[in-house]
Amino acid sequence: MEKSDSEQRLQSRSIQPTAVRTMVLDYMIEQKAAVSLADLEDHFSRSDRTTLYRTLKTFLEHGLAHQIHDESGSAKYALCAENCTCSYPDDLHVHFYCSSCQNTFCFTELQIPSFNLPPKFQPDHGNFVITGRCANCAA
Amino acid sequence: MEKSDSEQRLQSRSIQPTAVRTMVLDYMIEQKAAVSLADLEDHFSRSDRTTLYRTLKTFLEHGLAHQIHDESGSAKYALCAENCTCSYPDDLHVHFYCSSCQNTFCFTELQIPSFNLPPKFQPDHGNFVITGRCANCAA
DNA sequence: TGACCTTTGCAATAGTGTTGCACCGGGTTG
DNA sequence: CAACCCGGTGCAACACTATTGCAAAGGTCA
Ligand SMILES: [Mn+2]
Ligand SMILES: [Mn+2]
Ligand SMILES: [Zn+2]
Ligand SMILES: [Zn+2]
Repeated sequence: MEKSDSEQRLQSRSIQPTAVRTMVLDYMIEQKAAVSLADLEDHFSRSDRTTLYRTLKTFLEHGLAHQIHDESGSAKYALCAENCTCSYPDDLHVHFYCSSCQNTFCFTELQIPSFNLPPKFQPDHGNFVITGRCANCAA
Repeated sequence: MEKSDSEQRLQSRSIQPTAVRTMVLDYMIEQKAAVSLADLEDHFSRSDRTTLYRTLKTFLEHGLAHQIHDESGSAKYALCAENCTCSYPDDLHVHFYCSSCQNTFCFTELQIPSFNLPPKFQPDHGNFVITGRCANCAA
């Protein structure tokens, strides 16, 4: 049997491609906006909340996805690019949170610049979110 | 009786200077790091949780403080500059969250640049946090 | 088959954010 | 003065998110 693209993508990050993980990855690939745990709960009602939670955690730990903290109160998750390590200042981009439709988007083209931090501050990664109205919700 | 600096600061933002509000503002002025609601609860144990919550909310609504969403899971609050409106791209700066001591700092000198957003996206404000180790916690 | 490890499901809990309502004190008005 | 109004505060309850412990299920391999 052939391995699906998503199975290979999981294995490339050293994640065992279980049924749940493959389904969640497939789902995230389809989405235009970052997903929340609640989104996964809604969409995979047959799977347990905890399993989905730990699936996302696994994705984070293996660098398959990154976490976004917007104003919605719940963390969002989006897939990383192939060789992404989510480290500052490379591999980090701006996000956009629409306060109207509550969607959060990755603007992967918009790399964040390298800021001139005070001495001795050691950056590791970052979270950059612009809030406003998305193209769909714009008045 | 003379009005204290903090009372004037409250009134300049059209906030009625009550005892709790003045105390909280004084406390925030002293802090080097942004404060959380839990911080206020710890420090003002005689005041009710809800009152402190609503105090912060009032500060936000009147532009006296801004809210920062870092990886700690709880929102942080820091005072705004005199004429700050917290609007993108002006009046927005970078923050630093130390994953070791859990403190979040305002780097008011580090203004964020104006990003070239896709068409029709209407920015309003933003949340910019770099995570790492602060000067105190650096190895 | 049986030991072993990983994944999943279920239950419970912690933590944060939020709201409704009642009370209180100060100021206003009749 | 009394009736009233109103913003601020306290208390309780609740919603939602995040997290953990433990046991059952499933897969791998000697
Ligand atoms: Mn992203
Ligand atoms: Mn700040
Ligand atoms: Zn929108
Ligand atoms: Zn630190």
